[in-house]
Amino acid sequence: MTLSTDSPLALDNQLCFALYAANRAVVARYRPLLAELDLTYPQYLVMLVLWEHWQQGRETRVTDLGQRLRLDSGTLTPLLKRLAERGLVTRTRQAQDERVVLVSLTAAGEALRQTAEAIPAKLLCGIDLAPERLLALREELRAVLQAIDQAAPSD
Amino acid sequence: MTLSTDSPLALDNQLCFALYAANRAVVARYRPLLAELDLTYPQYLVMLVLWEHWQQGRETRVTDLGQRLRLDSGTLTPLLKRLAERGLVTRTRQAQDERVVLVSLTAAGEALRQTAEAIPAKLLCGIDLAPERLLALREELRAVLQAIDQAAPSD
DNA sequence: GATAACTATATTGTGCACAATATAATCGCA
DNA sequence: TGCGATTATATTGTGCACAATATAGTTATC
Repeated sequence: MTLSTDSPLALDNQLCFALYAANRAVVARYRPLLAELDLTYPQYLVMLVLWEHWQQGRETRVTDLGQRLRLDSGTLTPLLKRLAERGLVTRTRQAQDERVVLVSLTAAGEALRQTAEAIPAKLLCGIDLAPERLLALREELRAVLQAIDQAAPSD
Repeated sequence: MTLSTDSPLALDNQLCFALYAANRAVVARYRPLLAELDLTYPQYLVMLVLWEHWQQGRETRVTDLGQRLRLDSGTLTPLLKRLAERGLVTRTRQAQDERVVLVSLTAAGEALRQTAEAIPAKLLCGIDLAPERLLALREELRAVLQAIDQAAPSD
């Protein structure tokens, strides 16, 4: 099996479409699990970062979220507002620098972590694949991401 | 390196977020290339399927597109209407079965294929990674997709 | 201490994804 | 033939992603 088949466009389809399709398939597997928490997948990712920071005793700036998740304010601002409406987070301007918005977990947001703990295991149960394959996939994904970042770090 | 770290949520983050982030990074690499064709990434995927069918001398049903790309009509209908507005495709009801919409390429849509041929090579140029790594990634992605389909074929 | 450059977030608009529902056409079968 | 079930597509509504732009706040330079 080589990288070039009869058509460059057919190849392209297989390689990059595989990434696109696999991502959507995994997100689709998460959906019913996250529905129990009333979270969307991007909201879940944001909560993961917040929980991580929270354990280290600190709130999170919107910029930190953006860098970690590679999302911009156009995505994060409305998402965070929805989380705030639901009472999972609070958004406050930093006193020293009013440009900075600090996102903190409410008690409800912190408590949701306990429920979320069960999700990764449930997800892996639904994917009948050896852990080695999943590790291999993760490593390849990291390599691609790194290669792209090196080619265009400022993207 | 194992699948379980200090926190199940941190693990989860690493594995599935890698898929999410890598996909968006690759799509971002496509964006400037596709901008030259005035296509979005999903539109490009649709065109790939249409070009493939067209070479085999046949038009494409919306259902075929949906099955191949794993997208539903809520995504495809407006996307195809935009492609039709741009004069790249035509949408016609099948005479024998008026429920079916057949998507055909116009001359312009067919001609765009020539320009698109250059894209896969340009994209790989921008990713400094050995072809073996890309092949490995593709295989892992296929394995995951297959594993998910087996667990829930009717998703 | 005015002001130009910069930074952080917000807003607006477009285009996916997808759930839920609607509509219309076709098929199965008594 | 009639009519319930099925199939194919369309519509509506919500929530990302992201480009482009705006705005407010901060820093640097003079």
